[in-house]
Amino acid sequence: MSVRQSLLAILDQDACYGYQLRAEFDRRTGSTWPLNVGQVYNTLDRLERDGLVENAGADDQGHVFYAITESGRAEVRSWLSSPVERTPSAARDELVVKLALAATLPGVDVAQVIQVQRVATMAVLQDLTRAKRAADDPTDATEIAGALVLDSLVFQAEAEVRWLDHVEGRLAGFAEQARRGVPVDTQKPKRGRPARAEEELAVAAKL
Amino acid sequence: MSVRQSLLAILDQDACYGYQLRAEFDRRTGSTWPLNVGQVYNTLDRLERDGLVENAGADDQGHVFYAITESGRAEVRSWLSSPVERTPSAARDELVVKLALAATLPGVDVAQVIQVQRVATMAVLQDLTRAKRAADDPTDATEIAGALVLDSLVFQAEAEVRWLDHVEGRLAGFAEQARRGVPVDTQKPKRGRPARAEEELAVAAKL
DNA sequence: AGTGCCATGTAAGGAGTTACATGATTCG
DNA sequence: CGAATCATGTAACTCCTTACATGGCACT
Repeated sequence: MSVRQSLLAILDQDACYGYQLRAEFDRRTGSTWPLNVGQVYNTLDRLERDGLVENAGADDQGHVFYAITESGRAEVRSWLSSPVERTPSAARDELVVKLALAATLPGVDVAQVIQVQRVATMAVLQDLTRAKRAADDPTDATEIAGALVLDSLVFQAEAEVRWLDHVEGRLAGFAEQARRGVPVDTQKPKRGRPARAEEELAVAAKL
Repeated sequence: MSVRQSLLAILDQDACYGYQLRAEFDRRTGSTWPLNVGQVYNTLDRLERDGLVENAGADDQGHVFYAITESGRAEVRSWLSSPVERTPSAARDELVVKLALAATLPGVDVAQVIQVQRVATMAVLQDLTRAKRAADDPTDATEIAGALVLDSLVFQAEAEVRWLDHVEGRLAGFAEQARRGVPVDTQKPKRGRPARAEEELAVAAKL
């Protein structure tokens, strides 16, 4: 959902042709996410279909320009003045789903999953730090955008590592509780699957 | 990409029928992301097509069971033993894209965008804190999963707020630099769009 | 008899990704 | 001349989402 809005926001600035739009998007996002040109044309078609954009003809070099419409401008205003949805239901993060499953499925080594992820994320973090050192002291728009994006990735990666540590601790605490003999609630859903008594213990088993 | 893998991981535990699969997914992820049943059947079709799952016939009540295949098991093992891709190119976060664009497009009030998002995210954070208090002290699998997911959302939201603050500071610093008369590099891409000299200044303008 | 949940699907559509075809221009 | 880049598209595909159709069964 972000490509569509991004292209529209760029067009709000000035009419563009497809290839140019891709370049602008790249430039303004620090070339972090390579955007396939094909998708630009796809998206332009859909935007035109939805009346947010209109074909503004070609210039002398044959470039097919697209111009934003009034509806389009309204859409951009709306996008920029409303927050990005961060409700729980919105973003289904693969890692979170994965860890939730790993923690509740018997026979899965959660600690291992956490460890693998942490190593990977910390490696990413290192790369990011290196990249930041390289692209320091931004002076033009591209570099500013790139720096922002890099920072965001760093913040996200750090939060991820913190979360992984946190989860590890929580699961360890739960395991400890189970070991001490605190009765584990093995309640199953009423009409759920059969034999599941051992499953809840699985959470504690591998830590 | 996570529904597919999740269902497969659940099937790795035991053969299931569609409706049951949805229930298991819900339960094991703390009912955070309501999964439409239709998608389960869709996904099962694709999994079967890809040979990761096979139709295991129906039981006496007419429930159509699906069982994982050897390929399927391998897939699950591979999924669980490899980290979730967190390379820059992978996740294109809408907020990050949006802010990068807002910062580089002239005429956009970046401070406003940041402020709106921060308010929204902090509201989410409050809701999450409340939800965490309510669902405290997890004892069974569902509650553990729910707690993990909630924690993750909290960590992410916190990181987001921190990042927003950070960006605000960075942009303010850049604006200050510009105000002091440090020449701003207005270099444009070679074959880019026309008149853009004012654009780089736009970054500094509204802060 | 009606409401609501269980259960299995189908159909249509949105957004995004990749690969490919096709020319024009530019540069060594 | 040949290779790279510019530029416009098309087609096929994946994953996801939503809405709908259908039928059984249970409970009031």
